[in-house]
Amino acid sequence: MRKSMAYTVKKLSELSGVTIRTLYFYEEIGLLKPAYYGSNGYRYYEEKELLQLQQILFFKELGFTLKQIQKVVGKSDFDQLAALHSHKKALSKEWEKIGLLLKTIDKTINHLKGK
Amino acid sequence: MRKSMAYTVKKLSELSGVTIRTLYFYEEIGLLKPAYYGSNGYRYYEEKELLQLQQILFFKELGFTLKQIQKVVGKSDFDQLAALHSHKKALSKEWEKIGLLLKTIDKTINHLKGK
DNA sequence: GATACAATGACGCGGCGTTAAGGTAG
DNA sequence: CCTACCTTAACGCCGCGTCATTGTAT
Repeated sequence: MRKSMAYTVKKLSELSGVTIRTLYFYEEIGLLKPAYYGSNGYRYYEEKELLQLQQILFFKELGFTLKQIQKVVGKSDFDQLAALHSHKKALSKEWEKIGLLLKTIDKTINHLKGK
Repeated sequence: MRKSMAYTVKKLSELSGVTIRTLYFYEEIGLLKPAYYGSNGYRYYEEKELLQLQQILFFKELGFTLKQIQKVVGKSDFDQLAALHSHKKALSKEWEKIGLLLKTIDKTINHLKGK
């Protein structure tokens, strides 16, 4: 028994908005582990884990991969800033690429129309 | 034996720029089949297949998935135009999404810097 | 005894890359 | 005999969704 409130997988999934399967998966890849396991094998999470999960989800919204997230969660502001800058660079490239694709598609459309 | 020049997997991969594995894979999903098989089981492709492969690669450069490509290769200009329009729409959304992400990242960067 | 929750296991998707183990051509 | 080529088979990546089966009740 612990002193503070502990969350089961279902509880944590509801609080965070992710599915239970996602929690299992994050644990599998070592991204988010339960605070402890019950004697029956049940997983229990506490506030700390909830906060960490929210951090994870924030980076995910920014387009980070889980592997990249592994490297930044819980790190210093300095490290996170560096990661943000490099991620921004990659996203910018992707953004420009798609812009070019859109142009090419327009050309193709006009070409086909002209036939 | 056929009368016209036939290409082996290696030849076709060199002419098209894709790997042999890709040719196998495209065949597996029914996207590009050899013109015929030799008695030894070897695959042979002809001009027709080369042209079709080039069509496939063109749509791929535009960001189409292989499943989408299946539905448009060899189809009428009308059908291809429709596909291009819908694909353009999807790409535009993605483009805008990334634009938003970039803005959010900038905000986050400034937030972290201000600490 | 029923209900709602918990666990593990494994296949599936997309588009191939990458060994591996073995036939065939010349 | 050597070498370059051909074949099929199957696992790996990413981020889980989706069963299926079985155990537990903080």
